[in-house]
Amino acid sequence: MPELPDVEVMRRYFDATGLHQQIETLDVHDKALLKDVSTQHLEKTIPQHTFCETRRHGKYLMIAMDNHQNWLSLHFGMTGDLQYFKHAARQPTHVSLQITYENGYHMAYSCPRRLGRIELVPSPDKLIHQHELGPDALSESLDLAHFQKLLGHRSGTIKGFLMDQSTLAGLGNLYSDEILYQARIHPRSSPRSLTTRQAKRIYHMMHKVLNQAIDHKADVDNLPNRFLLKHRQGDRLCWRCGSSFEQARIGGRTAIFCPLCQKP
DNA sequence: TTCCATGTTCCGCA
DNA sequence: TTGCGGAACATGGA
Repeated sequence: MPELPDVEVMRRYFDATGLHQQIETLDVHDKALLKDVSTQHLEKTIPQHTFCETRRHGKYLMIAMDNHQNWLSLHFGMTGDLQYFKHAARQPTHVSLQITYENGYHMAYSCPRRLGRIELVPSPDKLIHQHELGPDALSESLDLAHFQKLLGHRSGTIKGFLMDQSTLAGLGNLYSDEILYQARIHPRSSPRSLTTRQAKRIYHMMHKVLNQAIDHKADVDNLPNRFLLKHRQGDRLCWRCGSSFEQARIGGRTAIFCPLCQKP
């Protein structure tokens, strides 16, 4: 489930496994995922170098080449994943891109539903600009005043606001529901009609939820029981009041919320 | 078998 | 003209 916390966990995984080693080969297994870059160009540009740094903006993971001239950008769609392994038995299925290091290990990017994207960009700023991404949901530049200003300019629903990557980057269907559940705000609420108190609660819960999810490796099974994510499947009961969650189509996605705890 | 799904992008409408 | 909502996209799993 690659939203901000999942991608941040993958970024740290890449930092711990894939940096500072000579790259021997790069193989593109599914060129349909390449955006504005050819297989030949990737195969020419990346081998015989090392990766030296990673960065994340929203749901994008960017990996710098040692010369800092090129950044490999990975987007994980709905089902993308990374796996660092040595023996073929541990190779995932549906590998779209595989890097082989001189130490005999491989880094596989897999994407079963093929909605991910692979790009090569000159800088993170260029990628952010190309995709018209707003500030990362956890960036320090997005302070409360800035967040409130964004809310004030927006009609539609608060859930749609949170999921719009050009407004702020990183939240998708699951974590927008989670933040609104923790902040006790109805997903259909109008962003510009929120009280200052409500806006502060959403801003605060956005940080708390995302940071806690990252601390728990974005693994649903390990999250605290008060998370909506733990009850989305299964009992579908509100951890606070015990009532059944409601389901509605909001912003083109399935929203889950507590009709009693979450007020417009 | 049919429907639904965490992603983005594109199109139509107000 | 702009912003918002819904459909389309590809594929696997319930």
